[in-house]
Amino acid sequence: MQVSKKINQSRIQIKKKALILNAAERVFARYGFSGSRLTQIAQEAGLPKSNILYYFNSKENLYRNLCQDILENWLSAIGDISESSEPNEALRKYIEAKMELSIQRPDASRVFAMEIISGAPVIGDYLANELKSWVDNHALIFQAWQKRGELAEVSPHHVFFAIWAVTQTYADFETQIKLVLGDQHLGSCEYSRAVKSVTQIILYGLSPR
Amino acid sequence: MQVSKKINQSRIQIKKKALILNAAERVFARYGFSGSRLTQIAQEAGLPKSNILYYFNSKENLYRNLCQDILENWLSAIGDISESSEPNEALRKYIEAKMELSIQRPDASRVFAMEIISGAPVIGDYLANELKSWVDNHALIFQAWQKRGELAEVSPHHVFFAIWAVTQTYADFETQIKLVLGDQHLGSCEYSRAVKSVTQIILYGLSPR
DNA sequence: GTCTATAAGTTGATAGAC
DNA sequence: GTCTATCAACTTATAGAC
Repeated sequence: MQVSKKINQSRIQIKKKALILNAAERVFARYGFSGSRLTQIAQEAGLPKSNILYYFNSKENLYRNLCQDILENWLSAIGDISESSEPNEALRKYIEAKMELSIQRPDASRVFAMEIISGAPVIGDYLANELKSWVDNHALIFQAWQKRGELAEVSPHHVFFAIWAVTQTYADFETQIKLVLGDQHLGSCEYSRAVKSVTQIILYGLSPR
Repeated sequence: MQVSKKINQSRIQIKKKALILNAAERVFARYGFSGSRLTQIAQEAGLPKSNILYYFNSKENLYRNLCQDILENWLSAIGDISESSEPNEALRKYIEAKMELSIQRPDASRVFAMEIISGAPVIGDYLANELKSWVDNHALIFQAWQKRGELAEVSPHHVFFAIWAVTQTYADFETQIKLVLGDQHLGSCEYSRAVKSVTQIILYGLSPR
């Protein structure tokens, strides 16, 4: 997926586009691409349906723009992991950043979850190229840590799958978590307990033995 | 959600229903309830569309039957966890059983993932009652283990959220995992590495310190 | 830029022949 | 029980008035 240059757009265009993208995120997050209806997105945005097609030409184009928007936000929010840093501190920061994203913008996580479950027709290229490279590179860092005895001997790629899973579950499966906990709304208290539990399990699970 | 009694059904009815449910599982797993089309399920089953409506009356009823079918299969496959058993062994068995389900019937896991992301309109009752009770009861077992110093001091409920997340990710996000690993099809070798990594991280993450 | 009207196609569901 | 034909409603998208 390419990063588009947003050229020649007036302030009002950008503002309306953002409004529509925001509504689209809520709807696509719940029903996926083919399950979502433009009518519903229009209602959510408080605009007539044709207005949405005026700004985004087609449902698919709106969806692609949303995926791009989410991706850019994620890439800017997630810091890197460097070999020179201490594994425990680097991983803690990475996990906390991922948890923050899940909690602050859960619908974005859900849009991606739906997209991947549907076979990643739009973000597949990004996963196979940029994300794969990122993980491959960080796997080398993990191996360096492991050689120095600073990290448990676990397959590095699967470490990332585990971290993504436990952090994103608080966004994607929020409904289930709320129902099982019996809470109507996960308060900040429960969220900090979640962050604590996740970092505790993963960091201790990865510490050398 | 109630468990239905399947009474008064001929062998051929049961067989055809199973055929349709099988096709429905593949389609609903990919597109969720509102994103799936009866036409596609019919094609997948190799039957005319009206045949599906003859056996299941409506799209929603077919979906509810599928959810029930999956739930019964899961409940029968997952063994219980007893306080008297050793935590490490009990958790290992539970994790391995969950991984086995993710690997053997990934579409079932995806149907549930989509359902929960969509706000669990059908299985919400089950989550709030049966599943909540199950987790609450097992949280007591965890607390007993923790008092005996056999388990790390982690919030029991969140332990289950973590285990569900890391095991189900191999079904729900299989597309992403394949693309990041660069494998077209996850061989049994990669799967055993996945099982090993998951049990290693979780079990060590939960061992007392 | 915005909105109404409507085209062109697809959807879930039903009626009725066999 | 099975299948074809078809309906009414709904879908995305466009045309054109303002």
